Amino acid sequence: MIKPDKPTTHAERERFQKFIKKMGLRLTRERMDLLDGIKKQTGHFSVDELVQRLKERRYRVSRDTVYRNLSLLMEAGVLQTSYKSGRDTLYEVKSGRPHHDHLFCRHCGRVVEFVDKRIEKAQQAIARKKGFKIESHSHQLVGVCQKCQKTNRQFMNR
Amino acid sequence: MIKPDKPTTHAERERFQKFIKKMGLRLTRERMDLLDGIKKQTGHFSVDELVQRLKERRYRVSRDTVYRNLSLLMEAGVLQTSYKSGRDTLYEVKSGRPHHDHLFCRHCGRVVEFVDKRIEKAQQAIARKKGFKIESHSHQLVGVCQKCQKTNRQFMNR
DNA sequence: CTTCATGCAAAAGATTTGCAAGTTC
DNA sequence: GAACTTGCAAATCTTTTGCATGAAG
Repeated sequence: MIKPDKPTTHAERERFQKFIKKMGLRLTRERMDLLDGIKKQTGHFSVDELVQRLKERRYRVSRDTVYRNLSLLMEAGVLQTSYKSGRDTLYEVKSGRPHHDHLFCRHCGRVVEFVDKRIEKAQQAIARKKGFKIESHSHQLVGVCQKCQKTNRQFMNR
Repeated sequence: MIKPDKPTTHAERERFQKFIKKMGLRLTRERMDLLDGIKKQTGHFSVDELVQRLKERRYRVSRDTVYRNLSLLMEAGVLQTSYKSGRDTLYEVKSGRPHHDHLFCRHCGRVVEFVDKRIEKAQQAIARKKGFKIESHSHQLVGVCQKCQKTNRQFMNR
């Protein structure tokens, strides 16, 4: 289920560097490490998980630097918010693959991805009507999955 | 712009009490105060704001109790998550009024609500297909509003 | 050599938990 | 009376910030 490494291409690097320059920011080893390291990620991850994964792959970037560069990475189109899960926000690599939204089982925590053209289109229409320029979106349906519906459902107050 | 108080009806109280019983939980003054106090709220609010508002209206419920009863209130259909804003989660009274989703300007923080029948329908279809029983959803479009697009847009790293 | 970025440690802010005392059933 | 709730204070966990040092332009 793990996809092979998809290392940063030359073009991607260049685009990121140009973006940094355009923003009047500085080109640092850490920022390039972030780009390279993140590009190799798959699936959803929290900042903490990302730092762990980067550490395993010998990219040396502190958690603080990740936090401080989050919005840069998102503006540059490298990362995007996936969804918010309990305490922390999950991110994912922004790739060419179509947006996917999430069905979340609040019982077992299972996450199912979905894509729906009608929804994507409707979103565009709404943004246009309201004058917004959309940069990202998050769309989650929260409920109970089939398996958990069958299981005896018990309410937990704490 | 402030709507008149919409006090808890007898039927609502009874339904909530039955729900508590069904869950094998206890009927406490605090829980009833929460129901009554929350029913008078309008708009979006964080737990902190809710506690403030309850305090102003002389409902005596501690913040801890609000937190501990959040999921009860949501399962009982009294409250629902509105959207996550920066650090905290915003809630709103679950009423008969149609779901509304949000356009969020990441520049000025402005929130615009929208409702779209096509989206609502598509969601239902997806849930059905995946076997989920949907209890709530959150749908946010993040971008830049018209006003902020005109303003000189500056990227902030910190 | 000036300004920005990093890492560390400490702070901040939201939510959760341990515990003793008070309530509900 | 046993089990559940509450409020308080302390703990947790994520994210942010202050500061001194180091790197980029």
